[in-house]
Amino acid sequence: MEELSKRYSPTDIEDKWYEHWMQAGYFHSEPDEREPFSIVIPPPNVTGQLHMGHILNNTIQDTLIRRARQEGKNACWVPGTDHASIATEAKVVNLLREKGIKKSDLTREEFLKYAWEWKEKYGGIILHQLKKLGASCDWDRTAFTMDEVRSEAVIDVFIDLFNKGKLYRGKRMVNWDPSAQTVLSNEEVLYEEEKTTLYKVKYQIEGTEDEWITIATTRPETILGDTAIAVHPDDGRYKHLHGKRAIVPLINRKVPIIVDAYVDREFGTGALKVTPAHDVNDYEIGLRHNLDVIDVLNPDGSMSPAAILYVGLDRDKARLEMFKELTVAGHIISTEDLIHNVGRSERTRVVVEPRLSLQWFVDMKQISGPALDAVVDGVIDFYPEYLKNTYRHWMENIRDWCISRQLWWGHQIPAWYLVHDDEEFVFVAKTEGEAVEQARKTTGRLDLQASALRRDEDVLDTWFSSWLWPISVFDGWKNEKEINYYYPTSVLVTGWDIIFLWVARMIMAGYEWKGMKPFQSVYFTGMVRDKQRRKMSKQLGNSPDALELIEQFGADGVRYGIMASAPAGGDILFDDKLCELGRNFCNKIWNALRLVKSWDVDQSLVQDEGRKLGIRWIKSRMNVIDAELRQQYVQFRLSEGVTALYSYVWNDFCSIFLEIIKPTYGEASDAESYEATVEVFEEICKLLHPFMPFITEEIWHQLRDRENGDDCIVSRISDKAGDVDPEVIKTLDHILIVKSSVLELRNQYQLSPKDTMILIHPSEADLIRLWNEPGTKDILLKLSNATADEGESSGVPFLAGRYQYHAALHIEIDRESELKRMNEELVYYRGFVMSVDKKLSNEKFVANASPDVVEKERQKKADGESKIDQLLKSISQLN
RNA sequence: GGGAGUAUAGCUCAGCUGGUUCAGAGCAUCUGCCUUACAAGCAGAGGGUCCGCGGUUCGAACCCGUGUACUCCCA
Repeated sequence: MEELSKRYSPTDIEDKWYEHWMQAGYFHSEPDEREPFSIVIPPPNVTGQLHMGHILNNTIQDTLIRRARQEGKNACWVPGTDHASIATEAKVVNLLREKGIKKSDLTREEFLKYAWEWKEKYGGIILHQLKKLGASCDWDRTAFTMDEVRSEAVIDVFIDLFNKGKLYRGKRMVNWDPSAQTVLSNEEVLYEEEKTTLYKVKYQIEGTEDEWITIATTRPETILGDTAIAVHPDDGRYKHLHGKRAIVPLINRKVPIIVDAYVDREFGTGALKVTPAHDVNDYEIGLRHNLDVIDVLNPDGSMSPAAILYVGLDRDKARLEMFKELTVAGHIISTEDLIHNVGRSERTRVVVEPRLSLQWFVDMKQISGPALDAVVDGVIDFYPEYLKNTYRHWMENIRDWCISRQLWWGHQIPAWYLVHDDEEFVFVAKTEGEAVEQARKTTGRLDLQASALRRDEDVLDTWFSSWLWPISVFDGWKNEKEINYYYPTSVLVTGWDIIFLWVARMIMAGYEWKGMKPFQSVYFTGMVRDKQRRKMSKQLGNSPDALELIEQFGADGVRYGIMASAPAGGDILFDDKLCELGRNFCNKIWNALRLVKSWDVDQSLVQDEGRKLGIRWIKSRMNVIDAELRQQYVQFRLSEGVTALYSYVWNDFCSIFLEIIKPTYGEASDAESYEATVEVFEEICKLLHPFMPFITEEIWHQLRDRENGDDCIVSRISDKAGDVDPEVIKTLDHILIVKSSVLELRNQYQLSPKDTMILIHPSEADLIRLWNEPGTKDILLKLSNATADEGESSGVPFLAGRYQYHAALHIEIDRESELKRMNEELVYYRGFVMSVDKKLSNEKFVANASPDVVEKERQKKADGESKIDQLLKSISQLN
């Protein structure tokens, strides 16, 4: 037999088995007659690197997939990445800048060539990292939102929505990211309270010498785009100014003072400067009052020629300049600090600029209905359930989805424009040829050429590809066999932070194109945070390097660490310590293996009763855990599940069972006990495998010589948990209590565990019966390192459960402290019995409570009374 | 402004159907052990106003009301 090292070292083992699984093709799935169990990965960005969030989310998915595989289902976990328009384009632009190339110097085609090169080189990194974690994805199915199949789906879907009138092009206020120079959807804007300055600025009233109106603003630079001042109709302070005009400082533009109920009289001065081009609410006011729209900003956030002043200067600098000049001109009344919500781009973190522009929108109200019902009616299950409310609220107040992005990396919008007879026509088509056809038909100009058409420059929002993911990864518009088999998928595992960005939209897409939910359940994970509850982020540098962690603690250790502390929806306060637990657990299992493997087997030995009983017990306990675990999986309570296994392995199996079964030093094991031990160990491997795949596979093979294909990953879990013998469990429960009491006694008298103790044969009838049950005494004596002796009830009496035992010690006992302890116990149990008595003598309790509850109370009383008797006896013996 | 959630040991959290598997786990702390698989280990111990108040109930950590504190989402 080869020597096993004293410590479990994961590195070689992990690579070896991953390789083995891949070669055996265990991860690959094809439709067949088995029940499918499918998961689509929430596609990480091609720009991504494995972080703690991925580890959490993919460990959960892998656990579910591996479990399903062992249950005999056809498990299929589809991996892939998304193209992440904004993030990737930014990366490529930066890379080019380093090479001295400006994006603006390149054609679209040239730029895309660079982008694809970048994607080929770096885009797969995160998927390789997932392998280190043990992810059993069907890599043959790896998909990408911009590959051929997925791209075609995106374009088809756009055309379909357009033809159904569920998609439109319109001029709207959108969220503009001046850094990425693109539109963002509402969901890509993060609002946070920030400290800014509120400036109070006075505008002179037209035609007066010294009459002014003072407004409050946080953005003085937009004063240059003001086209009105608004006041509340009922605000007495300004009634005399209704209908007059104010003069915009520095540029002397005359703007009307208008009356609008939108104005908040409490905020600032109660007078609002109206800049329709740069604020959503101002824009609405502008529409109501027919105001001019003066856009004073360029797309990059610098001042535009329309601003007249500071043209070309960045908006932040312009603000300071504006303040300076206004001060000099005497227009500043005051400045004060203000905490208010500022929207920033999720990707670039710059302040988002509201901007009026022509964009493509999805008319969400037309497609949200079935998706809302599905979740509200429980057709799709959410874990945790309370997120249903969040979902419902968002869906009921849904707003149209702006899907144009002013970028090149992505799916170019399949729309062509033609100006004909001063009218703009829009043609949505799959190819330029088709667009030309449409144009010819519409205009009647049969000679019309493609060059007359202008294709929309923009690409589609990345989520416009992602929302199709559960359909598109199975080529769901073309490959009926695949989609019919795998769809709807079984479960989606993702963070609650993208419930709107992704989950809700996938559900909508599912109903829109497949008439069916995309998944049965959604398991929302929490966010991984650091010990101080801060979100993990690159900027803070508080995120550990995922690969280093795996290196340090082993993939199984990391998986255990993250899983053991990850209830659905709950945040995880990540700490290396968690992984250390996992690593230690691996080590524990490893050493259990070393112990078992160190035993010689002697066929001639007869199994003793203690071991027989121990085996019956550990198998019953196994079945208890097995049943529990099944329940946990159904409810996605994976952290409870893995914790239960941990406790079973560590306490029941290692601390108790192995101690029972272990041959006396220098002796061999009987064959039956050895076989049973291996069987239980195998069962542990099976149940633990989904959580900790590598070590379980290794042990699986260490336990026996296996035929080809007999691997833990494909071991079958029985359809239901085995039977439990409650009597055996009760017996061992008692033995363990006695054992604990003995050890406590040892501790109290500072006896070394090596010193053998003598337990006096009990004289009480119940106890004698228990002692005479086959095996009981063997186990008790072995676990307590004690021998038994006939004799009087002499020595130190101690209580174990409701029974009194005596131990003979070879040393003087401390009579005083024993008596004190016993008297304390006596007081406690008398109080206990009294309280139970009170309950039992309450007629209403006896009448209303269920019979078994009453019976339990009676039992409690009997136990208590018996303890009191025992204590009294012991006390008198000591006296 | 609208909505959701949380409050249990020093820390992180379980506690599912109201009742002895109800006050629990892990970590941390303290004590004693290099006991022959494991010091990444073993054996013990201490530690609680179950956020406050009120109610329902024979019975409340659990249900209801209310107050407080914190977190998050939406606008």
